[in-house]
Amino acid sequence: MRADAKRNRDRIVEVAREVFRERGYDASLDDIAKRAGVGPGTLYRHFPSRDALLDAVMQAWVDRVTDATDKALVYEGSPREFLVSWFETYVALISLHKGGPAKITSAMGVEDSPIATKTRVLLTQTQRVVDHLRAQGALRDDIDALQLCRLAGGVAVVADQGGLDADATRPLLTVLADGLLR
Amino acid sequence: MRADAKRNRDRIVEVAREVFRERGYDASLDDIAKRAGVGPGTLYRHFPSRDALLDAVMQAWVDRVTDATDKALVYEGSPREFLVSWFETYVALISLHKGGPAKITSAMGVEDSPIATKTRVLLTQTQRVVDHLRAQGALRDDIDALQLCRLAGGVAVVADQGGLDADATRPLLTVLADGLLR
DNA sequence: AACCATACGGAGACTGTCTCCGTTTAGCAA
DNA sequence: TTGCTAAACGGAGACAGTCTCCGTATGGTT
Repeated sequence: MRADAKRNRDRIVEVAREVFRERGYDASLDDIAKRAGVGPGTLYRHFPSRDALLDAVMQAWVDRVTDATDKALVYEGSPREFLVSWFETYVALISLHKGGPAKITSAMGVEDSPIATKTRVLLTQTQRVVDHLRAQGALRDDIDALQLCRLAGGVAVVADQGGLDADATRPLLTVLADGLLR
Repeated sequence: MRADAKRNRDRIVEVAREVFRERGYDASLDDIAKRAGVGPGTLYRHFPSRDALLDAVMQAWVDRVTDATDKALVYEGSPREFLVSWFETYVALISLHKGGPAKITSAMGVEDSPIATKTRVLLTQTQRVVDHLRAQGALRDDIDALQLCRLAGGVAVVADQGGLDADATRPLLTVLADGLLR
């Protein structure tokens, strides 16, 4: 890749991160291009779709997901507390920008999605949580990591779109936890 | 209201119902106007926003919700089976057109929403289900009808956006039911 | 220095939203 | 029936966002 191309690409991602956070996932792409000081053509060449851009923006986010799981797994406490706390982390992670929960959760398990690399990481980390719980025999066995993501994702979507805060979301997550454990 | 106005209004609602079902909630409103044989101005005068039109389209739907609850409440069986079956009904009802679950669930509990009349009916009927379960002492008591709608709505959104069929959705709903009952 | 593959960027086609306003008409009163 | 007017119509067009095409500019190489 030519030096000027890389410079522009990086700058677009940087600006897009800000704008997505400020204005949500619906922000105008031409506007992002303008703010980054490039033409729309340049943006669309680097990122053929909105999702492709989002995928790039989320690159750094992937590391946070893994870190968060590492931290969660050393937690000492009841499976219920562990699971609720991990759900809260999960919801927070996918709610970093408006529209995120819907975007991510509906792409979950869809291999040819433009953000498949990201959902795969999320799924892998959830699998670690599932394994951890199974090792204790605490998790019902008709549920896998994908379904767990969908359940938590569903709550996250509702919280995101309905403007629920953490206190309003927690009881919903405890219901999930209680339904999942045995 | 003048006779021609009523005629046009009815025709727009009728066409919108078809188009929303065919193409989802994002269908072009100008297109609906065209199919209904009226100008866009006429459509926008009758229905200032997409939501206002959706609200009108859903009018008939309200009766189905009440009917469905009536039927569900005479069900004889365990609370678990009852709740799962009612969840399935609930999800089906709000999934009648694409985007419906997200639209309805995020409006749930928001009094000044354009479709507030519809969510209120849904909430009232859910309350009947809650009362029914409470009478049997089967429902945990930190959860109300609104939260129940949000949980089921969350699953419905995921199912809608992720293209899950009834078989893939059922296990998610059983988790909810198990988490809600005691 | 010359070359050219690569990249740029902006004009503009296209689509959807929504408004304004000149035209038409339903319903009523004389 | 006729005439009047408020109500309703509808379409041109302003505006915004998406996305492409293509003439121009330039980084990297020989």
